[in-house]
Amino acid sequence: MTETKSRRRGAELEQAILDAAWAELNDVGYAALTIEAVAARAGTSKPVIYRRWPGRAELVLAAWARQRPKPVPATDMGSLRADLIALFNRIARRAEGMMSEVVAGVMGEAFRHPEVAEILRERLRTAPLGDWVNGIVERAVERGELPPVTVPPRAARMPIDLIRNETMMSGGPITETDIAEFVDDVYLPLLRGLAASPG
Amino acid sequence: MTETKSRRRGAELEQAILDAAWAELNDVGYAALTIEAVAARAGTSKPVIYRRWPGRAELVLAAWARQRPKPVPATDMGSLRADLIALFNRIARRAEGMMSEVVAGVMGEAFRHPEVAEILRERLRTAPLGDWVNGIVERAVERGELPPVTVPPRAARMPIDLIRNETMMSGGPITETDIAEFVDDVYLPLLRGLAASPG
DNA sequence: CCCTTAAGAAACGCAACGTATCTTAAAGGT
DNA sequence: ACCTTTAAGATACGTTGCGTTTCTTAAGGG
Repeated sequence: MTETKSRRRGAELEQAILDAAWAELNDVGYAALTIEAVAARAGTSKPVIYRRWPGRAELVLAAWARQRPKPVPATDMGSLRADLIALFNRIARRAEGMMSEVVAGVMGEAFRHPEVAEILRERLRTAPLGDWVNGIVERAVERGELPPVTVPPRAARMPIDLIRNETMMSGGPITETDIAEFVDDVYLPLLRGLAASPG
Repeated sequence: MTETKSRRRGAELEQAILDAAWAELNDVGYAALTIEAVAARAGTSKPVIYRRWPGRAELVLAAWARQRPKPVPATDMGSLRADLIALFNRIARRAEGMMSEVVAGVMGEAFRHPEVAEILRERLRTAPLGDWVNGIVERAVERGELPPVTVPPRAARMPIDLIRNETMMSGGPITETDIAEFVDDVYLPLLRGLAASPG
């Protein structure tokens, strides 16, 4: 009971609401999340929330935005293949959990609310996957595993899109086997093909 | 007023309901589709629907399943690149429209109802993209555009997953430019890489 | 022709929506 | 220290759609 019984305002209150929304997301997920429950959890009332966000999607996206993405460290595993597997594994782990349900849920509403779609796209576009892939490829070139090669943005962005798709479609976690298969059957061949035909 | 005023039963009634659900999907989309509206449109009542399907997702999936997918004709455009662009374009056109909203909407519920997720996955897995890609690749090999190559299932499945992802994320239609970029920057390099490293 | 089955109509309680009203606490200026 | 503005919080509202229950009655098979 460290509660100040006093009445919160402005930023302080806003943080409390977003925290409550985040906690609620973790507890019941997006589909079952209600504004009333968030209000109750934050110790406030519905109108206070509706004064700030138009609806559930915007509230959730705001709560999500507050969670700072933990950086994906670029570990040198010694080989191109191992580096790729490690990177995609880290991306997959991050995509699992609640994220995919939130993304799927928000996407369902995004078709009716274009501005929500825009926020969601913005949020998902941030990941600098291109940089990570390029770093790994550069190391591979230095090692002599690969001829010099430039990876087009589309090719760099591809894995994260596929992993997100797979996570949402399968529901369950993506196994290391899946990722190894993807690396061996798709991404390594692609990199070799890019290296062969000069861009 | 061609209405038989009589009381429909069994299969006949079921078809009418599924037709109504499909029409409703086209009119208001998945998010706004209600069982009551479908019942009204079919000229029946809610319990009749609930006796057959547990909820909205199952009803919609059943209605969707009734729409037979028009076959994607394999047109020979004269070159590997043109064949791929044509194929991916046809897939993209098919994925647009209501489909992506339905997929997104159903996916949002799928996390709470694993059996729905399974039906959805089943539905999306049917497309024999692998065959089409292999057909195109074989023609390219015959033309001498490509060394003999076997395309792993994962590599064959990849475009349709990416196109679906892109359709849902962007909301709008996928342009021919997007597809050409994908073919030039990703898929052709991948095929060349697969051809280079024997599987 | 009867008897089983299921369609259809109506109403239910429930949950959450989004809004409106009103009181009262907080913040800030003078 | 007071007074004014702002907004928090409580409460209640009407609405919608849910999924279910009850009951009547039409259809179809034996």
